[in-house]
Amino acid sequence: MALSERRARILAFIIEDYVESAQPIGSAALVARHDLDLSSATVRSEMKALEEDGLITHPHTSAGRVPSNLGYRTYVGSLMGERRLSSAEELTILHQFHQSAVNLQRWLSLSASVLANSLHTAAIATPPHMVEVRLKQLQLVELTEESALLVVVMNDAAVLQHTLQFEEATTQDQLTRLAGRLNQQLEGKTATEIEARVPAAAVIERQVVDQVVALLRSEEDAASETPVIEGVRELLRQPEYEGDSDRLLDTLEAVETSRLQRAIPARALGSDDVAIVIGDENPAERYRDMSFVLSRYGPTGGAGGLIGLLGPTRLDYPDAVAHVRYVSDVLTELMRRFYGDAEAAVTPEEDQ
Amino acid sequence: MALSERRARILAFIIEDYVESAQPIGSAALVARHDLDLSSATVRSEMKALEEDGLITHPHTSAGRVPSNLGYRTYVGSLMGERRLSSAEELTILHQFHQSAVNLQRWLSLSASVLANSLHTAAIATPPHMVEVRLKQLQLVELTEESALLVVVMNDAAVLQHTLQFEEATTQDQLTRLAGRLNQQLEGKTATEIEARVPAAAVIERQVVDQVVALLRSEEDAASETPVIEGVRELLRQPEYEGDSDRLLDTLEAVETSRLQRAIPARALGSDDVAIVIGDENPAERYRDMSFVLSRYGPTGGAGGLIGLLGPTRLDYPDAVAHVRYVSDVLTELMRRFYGDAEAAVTPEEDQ
DNA sequence: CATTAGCACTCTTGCCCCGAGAGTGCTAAC
DNA sequence: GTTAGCACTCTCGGGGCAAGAGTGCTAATG
Repeated sequence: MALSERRARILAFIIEDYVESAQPIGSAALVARHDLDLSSATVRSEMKALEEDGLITHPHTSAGRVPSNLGYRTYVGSLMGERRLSSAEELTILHQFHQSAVNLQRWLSLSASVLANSLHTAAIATPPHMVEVRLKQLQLVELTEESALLVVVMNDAAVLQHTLQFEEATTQDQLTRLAGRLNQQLEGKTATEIEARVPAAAVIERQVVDQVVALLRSEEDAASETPVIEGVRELLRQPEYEGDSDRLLDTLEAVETSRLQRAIPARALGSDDVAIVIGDENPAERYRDMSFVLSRYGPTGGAGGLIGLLGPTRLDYPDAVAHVRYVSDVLTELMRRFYGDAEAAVTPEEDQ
Repeated sequence: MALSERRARILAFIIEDYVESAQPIGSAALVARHDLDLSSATVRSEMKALEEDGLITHPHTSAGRVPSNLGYRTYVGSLMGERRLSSAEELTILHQFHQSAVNLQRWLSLSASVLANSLHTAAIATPPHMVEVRLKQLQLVELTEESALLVVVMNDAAVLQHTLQFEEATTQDQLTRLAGRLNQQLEGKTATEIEARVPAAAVIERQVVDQVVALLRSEEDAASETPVIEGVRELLRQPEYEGDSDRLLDTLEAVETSRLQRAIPARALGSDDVAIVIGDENPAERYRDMSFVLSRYGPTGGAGGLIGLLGPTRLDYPDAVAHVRYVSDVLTELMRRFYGDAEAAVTPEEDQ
């Protein structure tokens, strides 16, 4: 059931008008708005055909047409034009990054903010996550006589901390020496490699090592990472939520409290291009009436995360894709420049 | 205009019923609900007097009475009974803390969650903040040849990190030696004290020291600390926001995006007891229709922060105060136990 | 034979109106 | 001072109604 060229054009018009107005599109309005060389009656019969193909629907008999999920999918898959950001747009975005501090967390929220503001919907960025997380360095700082703060730096530049309670009293001096020794032994190792070692005799050392392993593991577990989310308010101000407080609050909850990563179908990110998940294509039910436009960022083979938009299905997909792609590229470039190629960082002898 | 005992009782009943039902309270309903030995007519005339005193109002002629801000203030100031948590309630709360990891951040969100769930409204906790922030230890980790991660641990157990770009190439070895030297020189010093030193000759050292100062400063600036907020959804499900999406979103914005600390009148926290800010007592206009119930936590003279509730003015104040007080005490005790007395931590020779 | 004008039909939306219900405020009696 | 009684006011929900928007069918047209 390949669409005739005319029918496809009409579908695209319906989608584009609907994205803009959030109102069902009638045949007469469509003809007027696009100066079509057709009468509204003709458009009506085309619409009817589109409806039979399941690409658009009717809220009720006397309303205009609204795209269905399948309609959006068709549009995204073959109908929509490739949009590129203008250099002015690109500069505006770049400018914001150049003004920001050199700090990964800052970049992530900035990326999400940029996307959220451009598309007037929510945006998400998950912290970079490596396939293999390795210890870079650890540090022990005395807090009280019998407790210390363990700070662990990993090869993806993440820093985790944990407070340790000891049975016996220690001094900062002892702790510093222990940290120095462990750094020599454990640097560059993964959680699994560390666990394979012969357990230490000293209680304190064992405590520290166990905790280091636990921290590496928690970093490995992507699900434990809390993503940055921006623009929730923009999303909730969209007309789809107007006057429907319940739906609004449900969406708020879905966006804020749940593990978004779970909701993102892994296959959608197979390619290194922008992935689009429309409505019920999402495996998680709670996102059935939302769309995601996502991209992986980060150097190939190195630490990377997810960045993208999270909006109503009525989304300006060409614009969304263009923005997500660009911001993702900027982020990748920044990471490459300031954190170096991840592979190189893990095994510096390889290519330096 | 001291209230007669009977009038005060009626005011308390109105407030308590209204807090529970969120509906204006009529004279007949009040009599029935509390088995008063009065007729509704008498109650009506008392209500009229209360209204003239500005303690209650009318949404419209034929509706029951609703407490005014002044009414709540009077109730909170002298009418409400002291509520204490039952031991069962206390145990339930304690239990949750005992199950949690030993981690300040975790405790803060747990505290906020406990409060939010108990009162069905939002709760906030700001990270502990010392009057004097001192450097405890710093660490430098090589990222690329010309960049490094600076990790700074402070005496309030906060850990901040920052990426540094160097002009010249360095090795991890050089960085470790530099860090060791700086630790000896700068440990226990405040930002101001560090700045008073003779500037270092080496460019890299100067860069590191400047950044350490900047990080200490940013930790000093309480306003820069992002509080933990929980239960926003509970708050927004309150009947005051039902069907009013605009107000709901405005509140969401107010709660999430603004610096709550600014909105908290400092004087309200003068005493070390629980402070209550009702409606327009709040200096910030955007919180005019909300109430705050706040307490300082943390050992006296040591690192401390703010914890409390953030709800509609129609709040169960006795319950709120009891919960905030208890959770604040628990938090203080935990900090004392696991992080030690702050003074002691800063100058260990004093009392150890 | 695709296209179009015309028209009946359907459904939503906003509006007005009305009656039920809730609660007050006053007055006169106790 | 308290209370019963009652008129009055205001909200709230539902029914009815007209306007408007849009469809879908049919018959005419190039």
